[in-house]
Amino acid sequence: MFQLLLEHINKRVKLTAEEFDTISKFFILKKLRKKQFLLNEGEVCRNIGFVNSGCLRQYRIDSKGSEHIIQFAIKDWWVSDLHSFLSGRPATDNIDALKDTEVLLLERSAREELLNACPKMEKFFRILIEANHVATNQRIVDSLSTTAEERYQKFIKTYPELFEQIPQNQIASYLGITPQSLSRIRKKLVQK
Amino acid sequence: MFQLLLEHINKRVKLTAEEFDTISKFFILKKLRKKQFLLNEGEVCRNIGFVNSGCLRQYRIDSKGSEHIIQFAIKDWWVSDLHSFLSGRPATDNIDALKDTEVLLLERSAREELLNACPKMEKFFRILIEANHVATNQRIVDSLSTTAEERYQKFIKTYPELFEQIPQNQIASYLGITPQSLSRIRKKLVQK
DNA sequence: AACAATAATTACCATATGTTAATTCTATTT
DNA sequence: AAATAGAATTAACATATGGTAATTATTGTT
Repeated sequence: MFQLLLEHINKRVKLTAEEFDTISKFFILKKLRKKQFLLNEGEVCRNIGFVNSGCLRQYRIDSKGSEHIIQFAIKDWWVSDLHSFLSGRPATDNIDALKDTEVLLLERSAREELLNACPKMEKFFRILIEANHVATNQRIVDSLSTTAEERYQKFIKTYPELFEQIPQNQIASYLGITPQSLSRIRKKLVQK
Repeated sequence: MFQLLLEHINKRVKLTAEEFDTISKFFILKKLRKKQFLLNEGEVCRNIGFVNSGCLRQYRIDSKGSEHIIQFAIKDWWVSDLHSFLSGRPATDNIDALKDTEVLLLERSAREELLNACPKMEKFFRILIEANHVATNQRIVDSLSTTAEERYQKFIKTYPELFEQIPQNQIASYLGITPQSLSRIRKKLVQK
């Protein structure tokens, strides 16, 4: 149950046998059915989640009422409204399951304890936030500088596992275009 | 010379008189002429800078060779290729001055020392990175969900001081459109 | 003041994406 | 298996933005 998580961490910061034992104690398994919510906007986000299986999406409703997917999360990824989690302020994002999903949750207080019990994890979380920061900046540049077709192709290349698992209309939302536009783009790509 | 910086920090984490004295010791003043570079892509970014006066821009060259402005920085703002600074990897971004500018630089090692001398600054930097993270996420959603006209109006509203100081073609680059498109948008807005 | 460089504007046409609406395909529930 | 809901596709038209090129305005330099 904790194997994937422990390997995931161990890839980034080398763990001792002891630490392996310790870490898993702080996580709680949660099973979500398809369409079930892990977080609703307005609530405070009380945990960060490591995805064991299934798939989640994190999205935000804009002022015109349409959804925009900030991020997907499948096996071996983390998910959270980081801002809300760190600041304790109400979340701006929603998180729900695109299919039946298992997440390992780390609550705010558990995270504090974990950091005390295993200071190495400080480094791990820094790496995590850093990676997020880099990816986000790149995504801004992409969204400003490339066509939807290019973004789609890059998406497939960068996240082949997501492409396999996620409905096209959700991918369209992530890319910032309508499902119709994406369909048109797909058609064009097949013809090439 | 350090007044703006100290007030800036004090607004976020309350400082003692001692700390006021300590902090400024770790910063180095650098004056930049218009068009001078603070960072070139490929170099490692060795510092983060607090802008005392003037204006900088941080930008990246995409695969087609065109510039995209990631961020502006005027008085009371910070500037750095954070990823490069924290990881020690080569910078992807360039930073140069849009006008004569004064920055207070904090080097990697100086920052470590500062954090030892004044642990409160840990919190300050966390706040800084957090704010950056939130703004970046919002910018993604905006770039995916709004028209250039809306982004322009939001820009003016959110950053009136930037709008005053920065040439339209630079703002266009920040918004992800051509100067011609922005000009068209401006014309339309005047007519309304 | 004259000149050169840079920035802003305008116009024309091409293209990407949105909007609306209908149709087909696929998955889910009963 | 039938019924229903959800997803993907297609088409016709509207609109926003890009590309190219020329013109005017502004700023900086000698």
